[in-house]
Amino acid sequence: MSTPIRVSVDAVVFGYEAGKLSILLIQRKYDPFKDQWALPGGFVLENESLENAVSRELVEETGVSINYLEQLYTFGNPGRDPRGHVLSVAYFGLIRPDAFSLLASSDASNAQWFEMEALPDLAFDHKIIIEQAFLRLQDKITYEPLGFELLDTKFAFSDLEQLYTTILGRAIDRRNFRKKFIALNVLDELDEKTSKGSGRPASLFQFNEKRYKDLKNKGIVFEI
Amino acid sequence: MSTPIRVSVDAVVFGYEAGKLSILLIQRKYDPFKDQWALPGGFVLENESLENAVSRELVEETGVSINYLEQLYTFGNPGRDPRGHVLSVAYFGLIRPDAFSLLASSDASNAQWFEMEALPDLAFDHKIIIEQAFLRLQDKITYEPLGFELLDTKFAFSDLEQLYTTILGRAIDRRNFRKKFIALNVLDELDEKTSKGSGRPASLFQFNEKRYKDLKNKGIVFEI
DNA sequence: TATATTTGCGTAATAATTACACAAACTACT
DNA sequence: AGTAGTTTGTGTAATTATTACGCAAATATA
Repeated sequence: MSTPIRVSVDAVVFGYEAGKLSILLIQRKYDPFKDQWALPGGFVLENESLENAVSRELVEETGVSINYLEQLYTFGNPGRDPRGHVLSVAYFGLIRPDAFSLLASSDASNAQWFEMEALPDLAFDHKIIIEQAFLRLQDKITYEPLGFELLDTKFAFSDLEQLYTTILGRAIDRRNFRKKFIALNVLDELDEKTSKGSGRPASLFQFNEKRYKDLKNKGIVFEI
Repeated sequence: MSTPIRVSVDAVVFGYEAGKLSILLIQRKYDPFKDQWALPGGFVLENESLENAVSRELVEETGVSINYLEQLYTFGNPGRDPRGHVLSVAYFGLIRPDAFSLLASSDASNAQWFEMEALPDLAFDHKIIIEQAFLRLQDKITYEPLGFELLDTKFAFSDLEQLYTTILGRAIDRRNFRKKFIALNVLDELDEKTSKGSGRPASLFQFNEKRYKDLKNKGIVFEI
């Protein structure tokens, strides 16, 4: 009754900086797909939970440590890995790239951010996994006020707005967006202002995690 | 690099009849959890796809053959199976119980429908899997005109309405529900009428699969 | 000090959602 | 045959949510 199927995990980690959405990739050191870029991930250890495995692999391969990775989908097609039947449970997460420095390129590791519009060829079925993760991200962001993980703790409203337009790939109405977001009551306006170059200085906002959790428990009502 | 983790699949199959939502369970013939009720499922074979495995196990164990099972979640906690580290990819699907006769109770098999409100004790973490599947079903039905799999091909509007109230567990406005559903334009009204006992006879409707697919491709807009 | 740039804000028009009640068509009973 | 009981079928007004849209305030830079 036992199966010789091997179980791996892969992490699709989105980062956001300067209006660009990126994905964290590693360069494979060994066959198959030696030297090609791939999602961070690897085999699950005996008696290890999937969540532990994906976080561990991510740290080992990239140096990035992420608190919350959400399960995306399980890819189990025989033939997706030339080594045999390897199943992959894919996870996705969001971070600010500047919050971590990647492991230096070495014999053991080579991690790098790639902009979504300029992804390299990818090993295995990782391109499909990324596409699916991106769709999930786009979907999620329309009904959940996501994205605070992707911004500095203090941010101007225009940053949040630009994050949304970047992920959704379309313009949104600045006034309505602001109204809706403020109505959600998960942002705290600070007394600080920021000024980046010309233009009127912007108030800085902070994400209120407690009110966000309360909201989530009550059932979020949010539509971009 | 290999893992001794075994991979199984489990199917949460919902059925609907006479205003009651049920789940298809099998009684285990062997340890662990001998004689306890459990979700249909089993180990994935070498070079078998997950979808194939779950359909196959479902037929083998219950006699029910289902065309579309949707992947729900992958449960990978070590400790969820006393035999060792066994991962389960859970799927869920919907059928009309009267469309299939279950395999007769035998030495090899014992399959039975259980009403959602009267589930027996369950093996493994199958109770949690069912809860998660039910939440997904409730969620899905609010933004997708689901449930045609659960009804006869010809049905009265009141059947559809009752299905929705059963799954959602709350009353819905009959007039608004009908308006919204008809506006979706996925139902064809037939010239037939049905009369079950007393009351005005109801027009029968049929689900138009082609228009549903078109709608899905365009992106469904639907909110119960 | 004039110009360019970015922020901050309100209202009117439109669309979607909700709430709500009564007549029509039949069955069952007397 | 008539009456009571049951289920279906339907429209409109009130409320709420969404969208569209432009101008003044605050700063940097030339």
